[in-house]
Amino acid sequence: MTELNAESELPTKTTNTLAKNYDPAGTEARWQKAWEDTGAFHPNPSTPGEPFSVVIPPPNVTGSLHMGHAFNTALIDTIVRFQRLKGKNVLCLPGTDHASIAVQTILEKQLKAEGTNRHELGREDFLKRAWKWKETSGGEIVSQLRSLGYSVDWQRQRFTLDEGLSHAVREAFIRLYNEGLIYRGEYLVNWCPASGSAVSDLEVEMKEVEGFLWHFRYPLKDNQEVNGRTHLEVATTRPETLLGDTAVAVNPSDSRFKELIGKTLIVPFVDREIPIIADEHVDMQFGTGCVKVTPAHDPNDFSIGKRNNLPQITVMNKDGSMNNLAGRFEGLDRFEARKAVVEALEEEGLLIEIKPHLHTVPYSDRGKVPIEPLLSTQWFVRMQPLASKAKNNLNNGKPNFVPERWKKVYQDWLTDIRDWCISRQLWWGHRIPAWFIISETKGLITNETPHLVAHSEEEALIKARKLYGDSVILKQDPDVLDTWFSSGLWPCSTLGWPNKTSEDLKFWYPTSTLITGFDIIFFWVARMTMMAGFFTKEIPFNDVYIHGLVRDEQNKKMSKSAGNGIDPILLINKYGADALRFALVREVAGAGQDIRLDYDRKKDTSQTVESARNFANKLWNASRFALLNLDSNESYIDSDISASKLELSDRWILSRLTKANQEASQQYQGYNLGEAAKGLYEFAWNDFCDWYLEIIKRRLNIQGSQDSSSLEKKRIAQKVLKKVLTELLVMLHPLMPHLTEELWHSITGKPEDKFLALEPWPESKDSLIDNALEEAFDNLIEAIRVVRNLRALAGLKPSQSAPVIFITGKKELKDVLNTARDDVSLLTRSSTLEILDPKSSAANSTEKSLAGVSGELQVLLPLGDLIDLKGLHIRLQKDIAKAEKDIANLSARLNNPRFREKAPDAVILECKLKLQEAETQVALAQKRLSDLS
RNA sequence: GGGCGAUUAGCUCAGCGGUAGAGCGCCUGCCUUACAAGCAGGAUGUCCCUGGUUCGAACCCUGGAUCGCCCA
Repeated sequence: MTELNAESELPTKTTNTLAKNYDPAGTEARWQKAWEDTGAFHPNPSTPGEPFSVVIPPPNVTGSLHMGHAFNTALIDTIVRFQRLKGKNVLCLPGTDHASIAVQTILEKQLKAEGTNRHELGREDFLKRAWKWKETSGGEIVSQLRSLGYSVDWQRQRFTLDEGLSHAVREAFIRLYNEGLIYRGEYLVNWCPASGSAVSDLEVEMKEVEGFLWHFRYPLKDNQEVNGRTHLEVATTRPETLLGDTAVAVNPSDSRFKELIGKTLIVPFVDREIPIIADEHVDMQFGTGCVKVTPAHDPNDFSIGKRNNLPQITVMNKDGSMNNLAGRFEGLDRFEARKAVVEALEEEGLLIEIKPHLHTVPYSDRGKVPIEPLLSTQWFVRMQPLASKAKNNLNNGKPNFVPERWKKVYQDWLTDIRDWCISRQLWWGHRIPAWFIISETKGLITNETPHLVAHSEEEALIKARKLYGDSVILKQDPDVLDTWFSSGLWPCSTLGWPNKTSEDLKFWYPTSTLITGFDIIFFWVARMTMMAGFFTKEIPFNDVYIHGLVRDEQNKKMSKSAGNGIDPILLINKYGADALRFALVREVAGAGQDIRLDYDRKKDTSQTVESARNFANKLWNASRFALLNLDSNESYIDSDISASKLELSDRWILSRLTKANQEASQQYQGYNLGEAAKGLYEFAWNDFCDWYLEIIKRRLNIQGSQDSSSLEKKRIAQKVLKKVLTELLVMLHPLMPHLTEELWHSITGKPEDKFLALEPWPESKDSLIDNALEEAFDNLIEAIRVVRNLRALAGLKPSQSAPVIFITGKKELKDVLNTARDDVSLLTRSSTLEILDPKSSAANSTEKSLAGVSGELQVLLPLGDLIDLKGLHIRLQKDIAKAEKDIANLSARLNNPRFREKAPDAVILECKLKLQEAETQVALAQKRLSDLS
């Protein structure tokens, strides 16, 4: 078969027609697969381009996609795709974290349902089961992320418990330990009775609750009486803790109690003798001025205890029940014990009163139960030295916060930093690489048992034998590390650290930017800068782009527990991933703000997303229009576009396109993603579709006799059309990747294995910008609007044509109307179109006309008897009223001598011009009115 | 107690010294051969209050109100 035959089989117009409406489902899945199958986003350090890298904040492996992820993903992917178009060698690295507590909670629930528990199962089998769970049910979120069109490198996907990352965690622990930055000690920690583990300060949420303040008596020993007192009155919100009290404190300068300091009180029920002590920190105004001190169960009391050498008596077990030191309350849950203690106090006549009391109670973030401060031995990271390094870097602008105000939040937290409790009494996670030499303490792990750290049991054994002899018996610490400990290493561990020869690490570290919500500044941003920063001596990212949270209609943060989440998958199925992405990004114009997504929970619809879907469809149809009007066997190379042959509208759209390009580029670059989206939306819909496409229809729709001049004009329009549309698709690609990829292939006819995603960003030539021309074009648009407005006023049907007369003395206006005469004629549906000078006799005819005025342009529709005189009167009077209001305003300003004296010349000149225009307008309109009567 | 943010059209939000904007919604007319998920036209505001700075304030500064968040 010859080439000629092959060609002759092609239809003359195009082979590539599009459906009437865009259907995202098939399109999106197809490109996601194509991108992934061809490794389009699997970069190589040795390929050209400056490095640009982002590690995604690892979502929790137990999670499913919620709107927060969708939002974060939309922002990250927009940035990353933009940088790729700009020619950077981009790595975007995905992964998940292992979420110790969350996973363990899920599994323990399962075990409970089966009538067993993890201790019966044993550590090894429990972990086997956990891994199995992870392989089958975990990571659902990862596949959901794909449905957003995330341009990450799936081949480099990481999990915090992977061998490589686990090695990094051990290495980090050992180094910090050896530098004296990790220590083990007995302190008061935040104990979560629900998960049976210590948690860090950050995992505690303070909640304001309606509680009570119980007032009761502490009798003096031996029924003593001092200054007429036989007892002290104390107030507490947690009566059950009195069983662990080891003192009552008063302020040393409180005259009420001076004489009592040093005397002895009896703790009811347990009959313990405790002293009355003086401590500066007691607030004389609060409660009774006497404070019961429970060093083992309250952080403030803990410090009072330390200052005054008080014993620490723990009266609770780790499950929140009372222990054997609680006397007759032993075995009761802490809240049952509270009731019982109050009842007992009452029985003994010690209870004085109960007052309702609003106070804050610490809750466990994960466990959703009140935290119990508990004395226990844990591992801690000494944060001060790490934080001060991070602060020094911050002074050198590292990292750079966007928006800048978050810098202070970060800085303040580093300043007030406290040591970080990193051990968790859990099994799922990185086991602490420390071994106890239990042979030194009779086979038990106590606070006195010596320990050492190592990468493995073998290594530990070798070390231990050297120190304690060959008969040592070791036992590894049973606890695991806080999940966030591994997250702190994420930016470097995922790239290969501690292997310093890793090509990825060398090329892409430090990463370019971290994109995350403000709720995670301390968890990730700070811990990453401190930890990754400590080990690599470099702050792990140049920029930190902090975004807001997605809120519901009630302005509440969306969360699973609040039950107010919106499932992004539902919205994707309904409107498409591109629509959801575009909606989310467009809403974030003011960077760092929360976004509120409207949502109809009954119908699962969102107007915001729907309007983004409509935009997608608009682009689809603009492309459909282009395909119907481009010959498929023409390439329309834009270098063929000869400037001299461009029409006014061509030069206008090219000027607008160039500006849209430059603005979008700048906005994307500066993290003003919402602005980029809005700007492109406006350009695409208003400039390109509403005006340019309408205008070129005249040139494209030539039929019948096709002389060479009209064919030439058509070709020019086709070339410009193709250029503008193609470049628009590239610029919108970061926001709507699937749709643009699809349309780009249709328009350019590029093979399936070429991707828009990997194209270069369109070049912009300043020479194409023509401000004077844009202004002239605006006047044209305004003139057309006035005509349309008058036609609507006259009640003319869109299909009905009517004569139009423009009258103006302004030369530029006359010129542009003449130049674009054919276009104006078409867009105003005029049967005849005249452009007259105000002095001409035709312009002063008194024929009944509809008249409108805009600036120095007068528009007449000589419709004779068709005219609705009343409507015309109203219209003209409205014009006059508006212009007169302007005149009043403007002349007031101009008549103010101080204004003329101080305002810049340009402003004054503008005022004068506007005044002149408004006066002309009033004169013209009044003349029309008098003509009518 | 300390700090941050918000308050502009019915709703969601831009604008941050030169006469108030967008999208959605609303009203009127149109199935005009790309698009009714569309086209054309239209209406809509004490820019939270209060002083002050300025020729000029939605925008800058005082003080206050309301809502939301963070840290103690």
